[in-house]
Amino acid sequence: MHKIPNIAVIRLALYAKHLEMLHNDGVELVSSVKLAKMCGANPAQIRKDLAYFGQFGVRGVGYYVNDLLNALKEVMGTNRTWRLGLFGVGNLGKALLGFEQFAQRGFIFTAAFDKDIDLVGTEVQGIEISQSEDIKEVIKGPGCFDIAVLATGADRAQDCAMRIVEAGIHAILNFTPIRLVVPENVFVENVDFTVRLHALCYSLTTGSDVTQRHPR
Amino acid sequence: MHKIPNIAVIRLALYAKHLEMLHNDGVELVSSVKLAKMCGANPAQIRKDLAYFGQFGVRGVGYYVNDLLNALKEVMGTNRTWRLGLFGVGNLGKALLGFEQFAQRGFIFTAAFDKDIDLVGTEVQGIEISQSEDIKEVIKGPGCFDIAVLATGADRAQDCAMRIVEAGIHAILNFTPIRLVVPENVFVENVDFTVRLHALCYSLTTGSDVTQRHPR
DNA sequence: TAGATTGTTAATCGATTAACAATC
DNA sequence: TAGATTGTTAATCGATTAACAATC
Repeated sequence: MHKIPNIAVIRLALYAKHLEMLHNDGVELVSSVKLAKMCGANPAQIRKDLAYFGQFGVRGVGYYVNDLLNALKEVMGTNRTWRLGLFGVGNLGKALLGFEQFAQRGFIFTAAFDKDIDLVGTEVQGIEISQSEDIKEVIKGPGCFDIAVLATGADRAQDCAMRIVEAGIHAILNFTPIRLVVPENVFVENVDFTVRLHALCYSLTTGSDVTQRHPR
Repeated sequence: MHKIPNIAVIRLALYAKHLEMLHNDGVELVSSVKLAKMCGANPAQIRKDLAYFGQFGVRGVGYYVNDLLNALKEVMGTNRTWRLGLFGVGNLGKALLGFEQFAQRGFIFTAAFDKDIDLVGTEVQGIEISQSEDIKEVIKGPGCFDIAVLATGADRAQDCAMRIVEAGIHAILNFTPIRLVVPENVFVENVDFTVRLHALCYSLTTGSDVTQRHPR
């Protein structure tokens, strides 16, 4: 079997997003051509991407929106709720706790950590704030979570990452500018807004569009 | 001349980031091999990417950190300050206003807009909040800006985008989940945290790493 | 059946990497 | 000069798109 390109997996999430929109609009059937138009993609690419994971369509007919959506969710592992643990309840952290899109798409915060002793014990958005030193205790209870969201200051980032890894968490969404050093079996996604801004700067300066139509 | 791949431009920003770190550490000279190691890239790729824009190194010697950094900044258009205008001063908006990495890398907010009449006229992080209806007035004064940062609710996104475009702004960093419809000559970068989370979900579920080592 | 659309192979395209002459 | 490293070409690799048989 051929290797599945990472980028194809990422596109599945895009397809799922648009299928959800179709589903909400009561559309039951969609062709690769129609879906491609919505996603700004190529119909052949959609069919190819899907083919990596199975056969989800009906020849001569198209794809049943609901069936395909459920199939993709299963493939992506998003046919369940994922629990998030926030590290760093500053401006960005608070914004992330209240970020509606997370809840809408099945991501819920179950724990939050901050270094500030005055914050510890208080609640933000219904989540009690703990010290990151207590992570091992917290994940034994209702504060258990699957994915760490790192929004601390740069100085605390690597430290926190180590505690996260030691506690047995294997996935980190990293909003700090630090390139985290973690074991091989820990997945890290780096989010850097400034890189996106640089793309806009280049585009504005040169007039040549280097933005990406689609988020990654 | 060959077309420059978008991805190469994005990588320049990565190189610049690491060159800045080297510069801060007092390092004066770096080879493509050393820089590649820092960036997690391939030395041949670095040399190739640079070659799209000129010759910045010295054969047998390497690259002078400061010279290359300045050259890259000029190429990227980041050898200047860029002014940002915020739309939507909610949780996320406030977090962005206070986001240190922006200021550090030459991006400063000069204007902020919100629909909430109670907020209008007040100051957040030293920036006076206006109504987005008044954008044309605001950009005539000290609130003038180059790039719009869109952090409104989904329902206001397209509306705001149209006002932004009408006011003559040609670049939007879009934090809303809406796929904005804008004229061809307007650049849009979409930021979608949930896509990143989906990559982590897939990686955790399948054990196959589809995260990207480097932010885009 | 005729029309439509998938699944899949083959062709194209583009990006990455290796190799090496140029040259400090 | 000998060693090192760039700039650039050629080779490789992988991803995208086109084409079409399969089939509803």
